[in-house]
Amino acid sequence: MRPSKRDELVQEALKVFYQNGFTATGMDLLVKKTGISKTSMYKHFRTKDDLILAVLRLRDEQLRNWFFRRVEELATRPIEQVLAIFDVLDEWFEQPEFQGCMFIKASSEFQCADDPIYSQCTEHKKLMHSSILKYVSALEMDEGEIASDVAEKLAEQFMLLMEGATVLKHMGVSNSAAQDAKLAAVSLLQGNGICGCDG
Amino acid sequence: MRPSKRDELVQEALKVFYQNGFTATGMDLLVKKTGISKTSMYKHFRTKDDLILAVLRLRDEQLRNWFFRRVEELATRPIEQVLAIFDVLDEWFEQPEFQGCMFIKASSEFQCADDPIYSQCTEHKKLMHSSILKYVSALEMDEGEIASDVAEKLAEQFMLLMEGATVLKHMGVSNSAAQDAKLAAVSLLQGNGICGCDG
DNA sequence: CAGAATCTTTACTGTTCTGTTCATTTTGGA
DNA sequence: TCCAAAATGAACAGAACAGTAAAGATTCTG
Repeated sequence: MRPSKRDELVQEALKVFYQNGFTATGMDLLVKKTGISKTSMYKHFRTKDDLILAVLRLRDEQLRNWFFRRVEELATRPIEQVLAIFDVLDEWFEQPEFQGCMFIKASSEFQCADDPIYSQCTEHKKLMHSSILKYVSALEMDEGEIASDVAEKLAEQFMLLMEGATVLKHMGVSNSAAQDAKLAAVSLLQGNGICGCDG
Repeated sequence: MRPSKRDELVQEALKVFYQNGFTATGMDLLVKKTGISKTSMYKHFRTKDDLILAVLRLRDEQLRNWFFRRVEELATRPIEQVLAIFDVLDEWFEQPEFQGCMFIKASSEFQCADDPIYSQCTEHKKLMHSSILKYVSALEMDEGEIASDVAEKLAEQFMLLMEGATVLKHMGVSNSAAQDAKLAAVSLLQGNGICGCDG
């Protein structure tokens, strides 16, 4: 009954996997980094894949919690919250330990459709998508509430911008990816008759 | 002096790496798949990383050539060519062997900034970016040529949409990623005073 | 203090990894 | 036909890989 020990392992494994890659990181290195014995490690996690799944679960929780908490700290009005999404994205990019999206990377290494690791990555993106949709759906137009099909289209397009920004930032192609995405988002909002944004 | 032999090896290695991942694919498997002997393989490529670099060079050339040839086959007027970019993206996604962007995946596995593999991935994206910029710069506005800062902003935003679409398609999150990106592109063009698109 | 559960080290399985060595065979050109 | 270049198989390093077995040490509970 010591949940914190297992959590420590997952936390440390997350760091190593994030910086090193999943396949490229061996259990021996994780054992050395965590200080635990190999036997104990395998008592907590039956296989390496199980450990990876636990890492991804933690990451999903950490990232989504942090991300949308920051959005709500930065803004209260729906239109401002939608735009704050891209400011939080920028905050993420500027963290010194930023190394791209762990789920994009995991799904690059485990791309078989029936691999539970791949499924978990898909699931994370769908959860992000549905949170984005929630914020977009709260937007108001001149004639009242936003239509649900417009909201869905906008949420999808915002996801495209966010994923693209994450990739281009991680690959060192663009330094201003998040702010470029924000400008695009403002254009898309204006193009759909949503005003009140200072872009 | 048989350049085709080496090219055959790179071609076959490309397939295997693309479907299997780089770290996860061993030289033994490549030797088996190509039918060549291990000794000859290491005579053509000093290390595995050298082989990966050759694969990425081929992929860069193949993909960019095919992509922009298709764009010019589909459209001749600048505005139509810019939009055709997203149709070609869709064609790519619908190819049965599509498995995401090889450069995103490679930079996920080799993320150290001074790794030549990482640099090669960055280079590919920059080349894509500059081609996109070329098409956008040819656009015409009501008052004449497009301003260069507007063109650069649009090209960057199109890159965001393209990379985002590639990721979301590969991760099984969206089935209509390329067409969603195209709709967003139309909005962005209209928002910047570029008309003539049928969106 | 007794006993149970957990954690520890250490050594080990068998496989796969990148890369090499070397003796042999195949091949192409003169 | 002869010779040199090239390709071959097969075994071999030496390390890293995932995962296990056994036995001793620590800690928690009663």
